[in-house]
Amino acid sequence: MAERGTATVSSEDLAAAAGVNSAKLRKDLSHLGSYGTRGVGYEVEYLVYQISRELGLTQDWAVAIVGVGNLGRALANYGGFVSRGFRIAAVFDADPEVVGDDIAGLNVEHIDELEAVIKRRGVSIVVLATPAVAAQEVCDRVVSAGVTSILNFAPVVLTVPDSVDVRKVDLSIELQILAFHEQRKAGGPLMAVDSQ
Amino acid sequence: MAERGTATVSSEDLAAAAGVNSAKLRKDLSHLGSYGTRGVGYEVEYLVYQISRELGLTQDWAVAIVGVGNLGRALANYGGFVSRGFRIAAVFDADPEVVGDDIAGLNVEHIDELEAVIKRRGVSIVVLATPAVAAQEVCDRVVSAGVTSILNFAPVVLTVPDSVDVRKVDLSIELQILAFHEQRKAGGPLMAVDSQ
DNA sequence: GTGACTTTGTGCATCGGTTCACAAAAGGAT
DNA sequence: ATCCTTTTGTGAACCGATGCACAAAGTCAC
Repeated sequence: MAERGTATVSSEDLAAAAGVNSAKLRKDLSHLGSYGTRGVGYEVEYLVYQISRELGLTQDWAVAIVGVGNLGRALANYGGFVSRGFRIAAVFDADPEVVGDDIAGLNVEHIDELEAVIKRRGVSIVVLATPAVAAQEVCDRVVSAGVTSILNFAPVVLTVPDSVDVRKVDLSIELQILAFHEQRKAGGPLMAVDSQ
Repeated sequence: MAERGTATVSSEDLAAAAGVNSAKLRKDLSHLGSYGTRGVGYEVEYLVYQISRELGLTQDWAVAIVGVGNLGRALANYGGFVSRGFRIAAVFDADPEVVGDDIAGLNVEHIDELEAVIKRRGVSIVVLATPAVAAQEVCDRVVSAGVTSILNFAPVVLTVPDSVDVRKVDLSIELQILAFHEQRKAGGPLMAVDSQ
């Protein structure tokens, strides 16, 4: 709506667009403060700013990517990060063959530099796109370098101290969810949850 | 646990491992049937099979990937799909430069073949890894070819008939969630939700 | 300025999911 | 065979989130 230049929007319209109840939407927004005008609605620009601020998107975050396989390259080139305040500050790999390569305008650095570069550039979030076997070791190292937020694409469950946040992205889970619904469609209503 | 050869497990242990309440875990499992033995617990192998079956993971799903950029390549090479019963049946791209290339043992086919190949190979799930501008058009075409489950990695909201399931994966959302918590950590307890 | 209209913000009822707590069931010991 | 221990499966209480409904607050037309 902001892109289309809409000036104001009612909770009713916003809720319809989001597929939720308008009362819930108003109550949720009210937690951020009273940014609406009765009789008018919410000013789109202002609301976008307030939500962005609350979500921490107005800050600039230095992110490092470890692992320059296809996924690492895809992430480094993904425009969505930059537009949301994430700055790729470093890219690492263990393979001497790719160290020194240029990925999305960044020089791939050797994993040996991990701790030093993280500290020097103030990296606060690390994205793990390494093979599964390397993930835990890299994880331990970034944690000891002081990083407390990790986004893990490797198919392993990482062990970290309680103070560290790990989010695991499993690309196959979404497929599994689709397959589950697909199975239901095909099976029809007889294939119920409690069927044997 | 199955990999470690554990024979049986109690709801208490499973719940602890999953980080949920044991009563909830038992109630959830009870929806699948009564697969536990009182005084003993659940047989790990059998439980894994029953859950897999219920989730549709025992079936073989033919998946097509459209868009052979870095992300498409990463997905095509991702081992997690195959191990969960997903078979990459086709890979498409619009660029004549990459058509004919070999990706994960598959020949990249031209997008013109989309409908024919989908029907011929019984593809039931399509993964969109195209640029944003191409996504809706490709989406329309796979829908008209009869596909009703789409996994969308392109940063656009797709418009589809109600009968079609679309799941959108936004790689930056997970980063945003981490950044949100990171912001909270840094700000300390004074930076509460209702602060100005 | 007044009145009609629109839309927010929120008290209150409702509802669904979570947890407690315990009877029922299974296994092992004597 | 009986008792004791363990653990499931589930009725019932509980609790937080959702939705309803309306007073309060603002806009707009005249």
